Amino acid sequence: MNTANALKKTALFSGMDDEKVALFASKSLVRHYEKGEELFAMGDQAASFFFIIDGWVKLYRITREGEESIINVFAPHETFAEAAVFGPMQRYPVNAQAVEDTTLLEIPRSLFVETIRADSDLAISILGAIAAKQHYLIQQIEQLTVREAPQRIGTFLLRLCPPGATRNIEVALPYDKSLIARRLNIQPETFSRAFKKLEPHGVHLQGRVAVIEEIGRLAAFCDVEDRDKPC
Amino acid sequence: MNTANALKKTALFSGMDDEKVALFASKSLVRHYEKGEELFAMGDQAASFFFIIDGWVKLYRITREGEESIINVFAPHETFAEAAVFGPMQRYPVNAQAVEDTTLLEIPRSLFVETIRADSDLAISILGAIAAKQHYLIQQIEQLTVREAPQRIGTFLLRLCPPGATRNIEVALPYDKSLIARRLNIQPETFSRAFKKLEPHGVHLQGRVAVIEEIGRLAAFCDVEDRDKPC
DNA sequence: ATTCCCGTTTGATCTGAATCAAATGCTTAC
DNA sequence: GTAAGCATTTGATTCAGATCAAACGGGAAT
Repeated sequence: MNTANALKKTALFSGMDDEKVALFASKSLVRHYEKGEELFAMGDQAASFFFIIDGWVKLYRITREGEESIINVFAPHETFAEAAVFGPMQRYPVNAQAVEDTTLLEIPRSLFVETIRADSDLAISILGAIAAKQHYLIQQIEQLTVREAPQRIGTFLLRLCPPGATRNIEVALPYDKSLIARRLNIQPETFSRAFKKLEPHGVHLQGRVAVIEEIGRLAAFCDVEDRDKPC
Repeated sequence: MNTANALKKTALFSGMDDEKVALFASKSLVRHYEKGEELFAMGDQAASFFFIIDGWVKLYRITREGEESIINVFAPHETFAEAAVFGPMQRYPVNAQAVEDTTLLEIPRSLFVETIRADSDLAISILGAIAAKQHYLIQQIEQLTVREAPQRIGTFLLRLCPPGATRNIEVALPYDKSLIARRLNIQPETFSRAFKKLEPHGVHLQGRVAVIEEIGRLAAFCDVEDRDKPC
């Protein structure tokens, strides 16, 4: 099955043999959510974690003033909420909502726990996978604190570029601009204006598609070290 | 041994029986660092993670402009760098420096990996411990993005209060104000001014000691939900 | 005790982004 | 096709925090 192949490419499953991955794929539940549907709420019992077959999912919290704080937005073929499932509370610490029509695999905790019990090497590789995610969170903190708006947007765009591409890249924005804005901790108005400040650096916006003339130029402006440095 | 008792209180070791903990304590290395000494640099091979017996350690990165971005500052009896040790790179993704005179336990990766191999239930509890840390990072993102300076400082102070205390609490600042400032992503000047904005809420600063008249009042201002909510 | 150094405070000014307000454009539903 | 309802853009104003500059203060070394 195709899903199994995709699964195997994630950090979480990469240490597993094909047979086991297939087992996971078959024992997990495929579910479809429409844009705007809630997957789970903060405080819910964390019985499963998720693999996105297709679509985009945001994790967010609601502040006391009723504003959304975006924690992360996950892309197709990413897993999320693993930490909640293994955490001491076994509750989701955030809310999750599909921001586009989304198909995902719901993987029950129990299945995973059993597999780990039987194979402790696997546990170490999972430990590694979760650790890697933590690394990403650290980057996000740096991103949010040090950079300013246009550079944050630039970095976001760079991440959307297919690897290897160098010039005249058309990047379709994966979800609403207003969501991208809040994900980057910017107001929609500021986002709109900040995007224009990227034009001198070879980035043009046509509706929902951004065209990047030259990736190196944008990267230089955004001050991104190598796009994914080993540390 | 005393260190073993302290160790057992950390999330990472809480799932281990006394005998094993004692083994860890004995096989690990106790090291002392003076204020300002570097523990490791970004990119170094991550052969060990750490438990702080006494002192304070900052994790930070250097931006291209040469500025420090503070990722976290760890307190006595906390562990850090577990994720790096189990991550796919096995390299530290940040720099670490003692910000006060510090004594710590250096726990080798190998020791841990072997123990997990032999006891996969332990693996699950470690998974949980790392997951909990991730949760903390998420809070930090929220903290840095949503709140403004005086509230960030207030939240920081609240964390330093001994549990159970309610009024007229004297809190000694654990390290330099300028470091606290950057840790909270505030300039030192702004920190100084923002601190004064807490006076109307019952917080007074006397040198390196803050006096909190009433914890509830400060908590209300900072908009902290219950100080450690289960989710 | 005096000096030096560095962390901290205070003051004045600047600026990026938020906010308030309104116009425009795109989708969706009828 | 048209109207309604959002999302996005544009404009004007405000504000929190950064930056620049200078004074202050306390600890360490002499």
